[in-house]
Amino acid sequence: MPKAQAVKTNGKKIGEKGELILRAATLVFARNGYFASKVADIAREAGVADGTVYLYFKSKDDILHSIFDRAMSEFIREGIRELEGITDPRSRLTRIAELHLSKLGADRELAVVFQVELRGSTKHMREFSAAGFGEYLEIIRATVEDGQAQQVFRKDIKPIVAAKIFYGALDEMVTNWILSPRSYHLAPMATEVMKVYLGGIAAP
Amino acid sequence: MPKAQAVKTNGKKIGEKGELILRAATLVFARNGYFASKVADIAREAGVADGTVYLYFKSKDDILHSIFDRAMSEFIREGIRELEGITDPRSRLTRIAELHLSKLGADRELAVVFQVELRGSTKHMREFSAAGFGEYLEIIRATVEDGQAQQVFRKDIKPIVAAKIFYGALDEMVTNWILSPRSYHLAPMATEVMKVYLGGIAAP
Amino acid sequence: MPKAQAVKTNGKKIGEKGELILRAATLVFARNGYFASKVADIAREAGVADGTVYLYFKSKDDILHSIFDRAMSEFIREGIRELEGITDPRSRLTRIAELHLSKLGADRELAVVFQVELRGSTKHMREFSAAGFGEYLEIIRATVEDGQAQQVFRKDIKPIVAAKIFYGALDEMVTNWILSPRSYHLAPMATEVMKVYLGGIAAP
Amino acid sequence: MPKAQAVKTNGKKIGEKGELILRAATLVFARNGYFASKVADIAREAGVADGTVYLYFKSKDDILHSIFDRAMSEFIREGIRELEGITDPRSRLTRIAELHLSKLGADRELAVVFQVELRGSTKHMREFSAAGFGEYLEIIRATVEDGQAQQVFRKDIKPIVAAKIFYGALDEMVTNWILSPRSYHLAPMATEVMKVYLGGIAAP
DNA sequence: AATGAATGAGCATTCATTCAT
DNA sequence: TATGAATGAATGCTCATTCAT
Repeated sequence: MPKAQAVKTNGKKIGEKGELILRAATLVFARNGYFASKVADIAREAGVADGTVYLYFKSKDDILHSIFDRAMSEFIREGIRELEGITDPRSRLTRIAELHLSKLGADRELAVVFQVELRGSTKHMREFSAAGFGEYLEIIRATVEDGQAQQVFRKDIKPIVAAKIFYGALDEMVTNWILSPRSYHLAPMATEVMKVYLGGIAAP
Repeated sequence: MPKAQAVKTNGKKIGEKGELILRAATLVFARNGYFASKVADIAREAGVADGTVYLYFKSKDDILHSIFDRAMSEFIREGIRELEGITDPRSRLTRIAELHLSKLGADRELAVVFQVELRGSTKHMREFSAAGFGEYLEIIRATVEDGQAQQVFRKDIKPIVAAKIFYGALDEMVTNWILSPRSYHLAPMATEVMKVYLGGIAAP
Repeated sequence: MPKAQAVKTNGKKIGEKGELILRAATLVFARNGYFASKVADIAREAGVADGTVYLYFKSKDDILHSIFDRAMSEFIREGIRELEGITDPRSRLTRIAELHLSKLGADRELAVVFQVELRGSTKHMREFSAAGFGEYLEIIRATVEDGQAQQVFRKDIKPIVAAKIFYGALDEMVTNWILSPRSYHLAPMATEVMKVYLGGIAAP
Repeated sequence: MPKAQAVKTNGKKIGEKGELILRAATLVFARNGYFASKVADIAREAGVADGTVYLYFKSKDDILHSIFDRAMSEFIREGIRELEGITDPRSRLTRIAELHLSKLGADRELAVVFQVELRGSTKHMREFSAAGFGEYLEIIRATVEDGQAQQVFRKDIKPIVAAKIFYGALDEMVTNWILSPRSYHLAPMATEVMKVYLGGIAAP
């Protein structure tokens, strides 16, 4: 994502420089962690003065929030569009897994912030849950429920639990990818996860 | 875990008061998060003077580490003992899931520290990985591999990936339990996870 | 005093908008105090852009100065005119007291700035003394001296001290009026002050 | 007042080091004004670390308050003791004037803080009024009233107004003394003030 | 071992002022 | 003249850590 990327008035009210700062913050947070990152670091990375940051964001905390909000809402918007034509629950879940992993796999810094900084406090986690994450989990749950109705999925598992297992498996893939010193592609892991999720680990 | 529980020099060198401080720290960290917690808070909670904390731990960071180390090594030690007689890979995984969820389900504060504070920085996460977590994942991986050798598990999935999926599913159960405002038992979720993990979500 | 009051180039070089800003600043300073007032507040109150303030004044400090200078020079000019025909020292002092209290009593915001903000630093106080205040005190002193020469005032008191006592008494009336939660007229207090100042508190 | 003056448990709870800091703050405030003074300046002047200041005072504002509170309560306590045996209202007022001027005349820094910093904001002034100043003015007022009852003072002046005039005259003496580049004794001014206050400026 | 007073480095945020338009 | 976005210096306060007792 180039630094001065033009912004296509996407939803919120942050201008081009706001985007710049957000991108810089993502980088800095990913590098040092939220608490160890200084606002001055973000400003320097963005090439603006310290004070300028506060023309676009209320506080350091607000920056972190904005990163979540933007990425999450974009992800969900895109996801919903991608899933539009897909009716088979198995295909839908597979597509979700692919999107999840390819999206985060394409932006390591964003992934780090999502997997790590976001979890750094129950406060942030709750806010995250309250925000987009709940909606995301609901989409998965509904798909599972739909699959059960269509007799495609077994019915002895509560949809919400199935959704959490699904999300948890994907999430762990991302976390491991981030922490791994080796460099590999995250997106292909979707296939592996789907094998187990749909078919189980047990031999047929 | 009673406050003044006698310690039988188990592994490390922390005395009775060290345990006291560790327990207090777990409580305080769970309550406010690592960064928002002050060493003075921990000292007050433990009923000792601020300076005393530094007779037992090198730094605030060292306290967090010690919490992980002790809990993790105890968990692994206990886990290995529990798994000793179990040879069937399916039963072994099931037992691991049960232990994982019942252990954390029995100590909410510890669970919060594990699920939340531990994730607060890549630094901590890497250290955690390097420490006990890698060993834990390896036990799971070996069990999967063993299952494949015994023809009990399908062979088209890489054991390490299967292990991560397994861990990720359990981990998500714990995280959700922590964040949930509702009060429910965590241990029984092991059954649900195993259903999906062993048999898959697809209808037979 | 209407906001856009036309200015007849009286003495200094501030234009109509300069007056506007000065009036806005008096209001804002009176409301929040000099240090707590932001230049942006003044600009907003005046209905101009932040930068515009600096087209008329060198600095925030200069604004405060200008408020003093204008009010003080106007007060002195007016005072001299009013006193022109009065020769009796007692009448002169009485007239000064009336002017002093009626002038400030008619403009509470200006009074607050004079009584409070002006005193906020020895720096401002010294500048104030050096500026118009010295001249004011001198007028009073000369009147006292004149009264002594005319045998109307006792001679065992140094004129400058008598002048300070006179000013101090009036000043305290203003300060109390400003701080009082009750609403009363300031001007009539001149009579009370003159009673004591001229005749003393002791019973005849 | 020597720096490490022993504290005789006088009223509040500030220890010896608290006194030290308060004295340093008085000096620094007198030198640069409240707003221009940095907490670090106070700490350096007191010979302690920045953080130490906060072991004794809640905030910079609290330091200013404490200076007022201590000085004012000490002054009033001492004043009441001094006035105990004096019944003649004229003598009482004279004694008050002497105490007022000799007290502040003996401690120029404290005087500066009282005359200048205290007036720097309506907020501080109101708090000051609410605190000891109101009590002080009341003592004066009661004395005037008593004098009127004893037929020693004229009755056509409201005691509260007479009290303000009295206080205002003294206050102006102090302010002028502080701002004066010349060095002279403040205490003797009490005589001059009393001449005018008791006998009036008019020739007999 | 235990204490807790003292330390001082560290940082988010504000706001007077500037200047390109 | 007028604008207002951008600047960046400045500072009160916190808190992990030390150490004399």
